Amino acid sequence: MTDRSLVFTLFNEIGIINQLTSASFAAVLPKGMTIAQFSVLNHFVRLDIGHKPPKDLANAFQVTRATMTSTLTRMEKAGLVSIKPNPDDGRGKHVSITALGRAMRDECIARLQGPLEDAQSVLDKRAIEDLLPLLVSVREKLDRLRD
Amino acid sequence: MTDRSLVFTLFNEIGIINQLTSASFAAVLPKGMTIAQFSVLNHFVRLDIGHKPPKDLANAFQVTRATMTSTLTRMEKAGLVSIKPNPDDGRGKHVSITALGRAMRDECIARLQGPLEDAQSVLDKRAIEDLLPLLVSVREKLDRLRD
DNA sequence: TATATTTAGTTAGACATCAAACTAGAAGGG
DNA sequence: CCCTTCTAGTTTGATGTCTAACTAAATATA
Repeated sequence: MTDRSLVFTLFNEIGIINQLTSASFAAVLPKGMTIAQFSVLNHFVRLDIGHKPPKDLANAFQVTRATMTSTLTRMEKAGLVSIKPNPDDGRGKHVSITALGRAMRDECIARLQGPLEDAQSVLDKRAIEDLLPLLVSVREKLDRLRD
Repeated sequence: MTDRSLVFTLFNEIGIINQLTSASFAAVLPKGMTIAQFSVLNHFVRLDIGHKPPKDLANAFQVTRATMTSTLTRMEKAGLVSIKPNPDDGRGKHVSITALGRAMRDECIARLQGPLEDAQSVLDKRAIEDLLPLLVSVREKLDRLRD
């Protein structure tokens, strides 16, 4: 196998794994919830942030601002986040999580336990520990390549 | 880190890498072409198959039949594949690649060299060779879990 | 054989995603 | 101070993706 098709195969495998896992995670979320929306909620809780501009959220998840606008609009309509103007910058917004958003995040976490346990049961813990640092390194290198 | 958050982190990293690479690959493809469509074309050429039912293509790429219908419809409209009824089964179809589809596949391959070389230049070949078998094993286990 | 179940494919409606074009406000340079 | 450039966010139109409900054909079962 040539080096290039090796790289291609690598990304192909990653794509399929991503598809399999995203699908199985999405399937257990409450009606109307998605991985993208859960990720935003989880971000706010994990980092314990008061508020953040959409731009920073877009950067954090490596999506365009247009994508983040789309997701946040739906989340605001569902009452999961609050979006206010940034008083110090007429162009900017401040996004924050609501109490309903926190509750939804907890509910999602609970429901994700099942698929995570399933994955854990077939994957060897050692294999994961071997894999993770390699993947982190790949991701960091690709990230740097982007700049 | 708990076992479950280890698994979660693993899939998170995979998701981000997938997003970074898909975006950079998609960016160089000819106007109107996508990774999904290229994957179908490449599948036919690599495996040197005459024709295949949509169901098998859906299985090969781990997407639903509905998704494959959507992609194939667009590809047929663009003249990249041909879709005929299966003479032996009134429910089925036969999908095959056209000459235009082959030419498009070659063009895509050529254009993908750049991003692949970039990726290759930052990733160590050894690292990829370590990673690949682990990922293949993970994918196979997740696949079996699905059934 | 007649009915029930399974299978292949489609359609409809939803969400995430992108690129490109746009608006509006901020920052900088003359 | 004005004009240019940059930045934040939105809108539009496209694709890929899913689930759920549907049609039609094949298979299994009673």
